[in-house]
Amino acid sequence: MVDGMRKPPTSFDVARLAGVSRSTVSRAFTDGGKISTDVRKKVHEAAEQLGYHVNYLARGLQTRHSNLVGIVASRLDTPIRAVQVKAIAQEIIGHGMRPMLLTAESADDVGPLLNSMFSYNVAGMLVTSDTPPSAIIEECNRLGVPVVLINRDPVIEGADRVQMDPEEAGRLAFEMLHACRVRRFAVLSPRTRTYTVSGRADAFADHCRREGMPVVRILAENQSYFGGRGAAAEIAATIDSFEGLFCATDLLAMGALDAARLDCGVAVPERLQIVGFDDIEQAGWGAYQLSTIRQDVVRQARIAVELMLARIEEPARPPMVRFQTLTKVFRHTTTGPVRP
Amino acid sequence: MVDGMRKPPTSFDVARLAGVSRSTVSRAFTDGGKISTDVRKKVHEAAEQLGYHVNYLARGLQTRHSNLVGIVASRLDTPIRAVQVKAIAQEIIGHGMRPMLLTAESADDVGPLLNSMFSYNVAGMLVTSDTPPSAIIEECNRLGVPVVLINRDPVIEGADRVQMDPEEAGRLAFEMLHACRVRRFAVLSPRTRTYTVSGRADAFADHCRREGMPVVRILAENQSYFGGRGAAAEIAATIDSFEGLFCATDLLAMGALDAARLDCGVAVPERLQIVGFDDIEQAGWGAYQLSTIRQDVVRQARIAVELMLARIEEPARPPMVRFQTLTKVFRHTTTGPVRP
DNA sequence: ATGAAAGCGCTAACAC
DNA sequence: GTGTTAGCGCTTTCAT
Repeated sequence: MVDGMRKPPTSFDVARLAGVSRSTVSRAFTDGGKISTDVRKKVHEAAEQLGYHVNYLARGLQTRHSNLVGIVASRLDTPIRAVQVKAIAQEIIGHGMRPMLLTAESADDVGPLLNSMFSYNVAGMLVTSDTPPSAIIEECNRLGVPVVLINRDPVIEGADRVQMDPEEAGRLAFEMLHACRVRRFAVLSPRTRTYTVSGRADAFADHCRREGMPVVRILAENQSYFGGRGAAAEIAATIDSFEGLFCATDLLAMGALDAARLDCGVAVPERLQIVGFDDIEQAGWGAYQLSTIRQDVVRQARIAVELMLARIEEPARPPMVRFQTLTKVFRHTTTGPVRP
Repeated sequence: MVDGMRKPPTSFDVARLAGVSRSTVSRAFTDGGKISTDVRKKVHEAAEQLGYHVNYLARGLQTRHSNLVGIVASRLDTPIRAVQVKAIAQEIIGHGMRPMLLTAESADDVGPLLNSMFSYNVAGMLVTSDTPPSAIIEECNRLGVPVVLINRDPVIEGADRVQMDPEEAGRLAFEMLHACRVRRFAVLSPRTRTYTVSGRADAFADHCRREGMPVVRILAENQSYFGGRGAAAEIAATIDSFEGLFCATDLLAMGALDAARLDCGVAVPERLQIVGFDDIEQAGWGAYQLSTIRQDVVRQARIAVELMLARIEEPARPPMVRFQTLTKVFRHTTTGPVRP
């Protein structure tokens, strides 16, 4: 083990072994390279023999871009986000690029993190955490680095976005509960506001009012299971005024469901019907069977990368926003149509 | 928006504006740089004004290493793995490096993926998917690239490893159930074998036999919730011969728990006691309250990065293996000591 | 189709 | 403490 660690071979070494020039080696390792098939083969053999790997740092220095793509994500340990990030990473890898993963838990983190990516000449950035400072977005535009915001506040100009429509989400939730004969509503959302999460809660409440039906708003400490579970007291105190509850995330919904049946002794769905949002895997588990609204995160990932690629092609094109498709999923926390 | 996109400023531009040489600019942006405080400040101001970012590609070309660290992970959409990867990524970022995330779902994926990392001059690789081909490990050693295997088969030589001790895991599971007066055992593990997961199931079974107590082995189709749930028929068929079940993962355990109570009408913990492994967040949810064994993944991540860093310091040092601490967690799927 | 030469932006010796 | 010089390994005109 002490033996090795001689410095890795360069294109020069390969060139010599193959009896060609370094340019030819370079061409042998680039896709559209003008090179005859047998020379390419010979070069590849020499490379194989030497254990040669193209040095992407050097290549990137020349071509002015690495094929690194930054992913900025918060709460990666959350089911929906984990699925999302996995899908995005796979999509990026599928395009021959490599994802650099930045975890940003607070709004303060994301600025410096994004900023540091400039040093890597990233091909693009996909953001699914707090919205980055607009100064950075501007710098991205200046430098020609595409930024795609996933489910982020549209206040920021100049970045492409893929998101669900909070309006539609709120409406779908209302429709699901209303179809199950709910006429008095409640909605549970996290105390600290977030564009998509609070947005659909607001939209839901608006919708109820517009239809002339009462709605009580309950705030959770956070958007986790325990946030929902912690709303038990609030639910107990107000349960007399509603029979249907929309929770802005599945995690919240599952917490609220346990709060209702375990802590408050409220029967679900007989006395209280619940609808969540996201359709995380756990929503389908036997002990929950949560009715919810599905976001197609795989499609979302595909669109995000598509937007990024398109903007690499045409950096000057005006920012786009693409909406995701939302699907109603009826399970056993509502009395409506149920899949077996 | 059509305006910008002039090529980014280089250290040369900063040098000119600050009235210093390019080396001085370089020193101003390196940590141990021999440079006076006010010159450094002046340089930083000039850089700020120009919107300058150090080009890490060029720096890496010179220093012969990017500060990229490859993470190879499978099943990122799984709760335990998501937590793990988040912890690893944060640990890497905390050390000023950047994680490159590679998702490899099959053993065939991991080879090429690892191989491609050589082109990025990664500072190290952390692997928590299928075990990589040993040829690659050798190449890593040759090139001086540290590899840390997390919970992987120890058959591979030449890489550092951090893992739980399957023997200990099996013993702890036995102890937990035995302490709750279980005398006839069963163990559920996935059909396709995996070093740590199958390893602890084997160890558990061995332990039962060594103590002279009967144990039935049940195989699940995979290691997910639905794998456990799908074992309902097997459980129903064999339930007469055991009153305690160890499931090799929490997901499996929660599936088996639902299989028992929902599909087979077996009361837990009265008739059947269950112990899982991992202590994922969901194990603590109200509807499950699963007794389990905790892996400290944050500590695991810290150790993995520590091992990598240590080997960067001293590339020739012999491979190490560090074991994780395991903790018994009693909840409501056992009749033993229970936290409120 | 292939080779020669220039240069990407930076750091590291080496002088001073 | 600062400037000068020489590459790091690659791609890319421009010849041929």
